[in-house]
Amino acid sequence: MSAALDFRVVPLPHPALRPCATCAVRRISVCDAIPEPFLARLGGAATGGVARPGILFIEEGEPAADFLNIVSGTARIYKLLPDGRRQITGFAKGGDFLGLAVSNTYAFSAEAIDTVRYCRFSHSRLRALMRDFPALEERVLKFASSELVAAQEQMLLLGRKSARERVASFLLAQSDAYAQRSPACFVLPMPRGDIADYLGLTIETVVRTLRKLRNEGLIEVSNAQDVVIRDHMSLRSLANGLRAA
Amino acid sequence: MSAALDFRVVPLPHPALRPCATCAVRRISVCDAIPEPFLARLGGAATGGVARPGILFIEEGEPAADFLNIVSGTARIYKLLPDGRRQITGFAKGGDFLGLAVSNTYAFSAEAIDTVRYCRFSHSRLRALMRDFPALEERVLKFASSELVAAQEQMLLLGRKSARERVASFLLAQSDAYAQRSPACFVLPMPRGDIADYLGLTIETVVRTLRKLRNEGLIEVSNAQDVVIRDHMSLRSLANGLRAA
DNA sequence: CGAATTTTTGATTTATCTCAACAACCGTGG
DNA sequence: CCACGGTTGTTGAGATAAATCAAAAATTCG
Repeated sequence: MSAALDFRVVPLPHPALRPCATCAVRRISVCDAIPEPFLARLGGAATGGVARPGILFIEEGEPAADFLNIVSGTARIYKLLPDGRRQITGFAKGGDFLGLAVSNTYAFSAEAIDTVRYCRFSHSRLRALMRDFPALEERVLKFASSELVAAQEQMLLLGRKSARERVASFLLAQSDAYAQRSPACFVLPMPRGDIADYLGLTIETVVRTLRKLRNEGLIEVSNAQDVVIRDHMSLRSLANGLRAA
Repeated sequence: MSAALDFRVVPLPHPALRPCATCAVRRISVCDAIPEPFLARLGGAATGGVARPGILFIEEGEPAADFLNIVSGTARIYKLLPDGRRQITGFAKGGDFLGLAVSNTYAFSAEAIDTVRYCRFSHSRLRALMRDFPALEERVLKFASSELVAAQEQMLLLGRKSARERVASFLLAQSDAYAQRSPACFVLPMPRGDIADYLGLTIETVVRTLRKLRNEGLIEVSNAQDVVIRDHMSLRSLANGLRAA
């Protein structure tokens, strides 16, 4: 259903209105490989887009024509089984690069959780940029490598960790990604169903496990979004499968 | 324990004795990106090695100094939890490329299942080659992308498929990789414990599931290694989670 | 051949799922 | 502002797929 892809996905008027020079995520994204003087060319190769919450902006099985760079917001990256079972393979946020494929169709779907802003590069345009700026290809390879390492870690979690260990691992990863202060306190932008589908659990098990960790004083969860990590040490050893937690 | 790494891993005498020109996996590996006239340079950048069955030749956490290209044999790629739980993230075989890392330590271990022959490239040497032959970097990126797609598929398996669906998926993947004839018949080079740790199951569950598939006439398993797929259709729909199987 | 390992089978337990109900939250419109 | 319907989150009781425990059979290898 390509229709779903386009609905409420508003292309921004003109590249010039989104200058790469002032892009908030340029320095942490693959675009950092393009030297300042060539930013105009980079911007010219991209099309900006916005996906409102809930909107599917990449669909598994569709022709993979573009690479995407997330500018802001958070998206769920997932695969489905025919009967609707869903595995979320990751959450993409500002600075992330999407669309690496082997075949010429996307291997995953991407859906906006909150409002997602992105830049879209056609394969041919990005390939041309990579030819002219080898540092860009190197940067993309670095990104792919880190995704691969993260994927292996997630396979360990899905294949061998208990529900408690999975939730602890997830909270720590979120904390590392978002929390600045100590004690680490942060927001979960995704609903419980997303956490469950990311950790290979059910919603109920995620909720029960969070409650238990709260009762044990390892974390605080006032409302559904806000989390405070109270005992980082214990949570860490739990996440790593050390019994002494 | 670096000692374990070196034990029985015999470096081949001289690069000239392993000419890339006659390498059986050159055309299917990243090395295919290097034009014929430059094969001597490629060979000069590599060190050959052999790992006998059971030998650890990459260890998680050790400094990631080299990339490896598998020439022949099969290796288990895995991660461990402190208490010994193991997740095999993949099986590397001839033509595969190992060692992509973000940090400067390996994120996984690699152990020979049967005798594994490989070529070892230091990071600096391969980086120099990629600089001089952009097609090589492109090839490595392609490989990383396909690994990433495979990893996402495996996350779906580990997070959302039943034991039956996992075993069916595994058999089909093995069949696609090895079997030529129809009805597909092939050999499982790895023991049951490896299959279990790859699929996030126990040995007993793998065995019981194979028996059940055999009793239902979907496959034949005479001894522990040899498998024949009798009903490819049913196995495929089982693997994809379609209830009609 | 005999010890060690791997594979297979059976009996039982358990972590997690399923099902069911209720509570909290959210945006909408009266 | 508040009532409303729909979504998301939480809790409990019971079901179950897969794990664990135990032991026998088959295979490998010195």
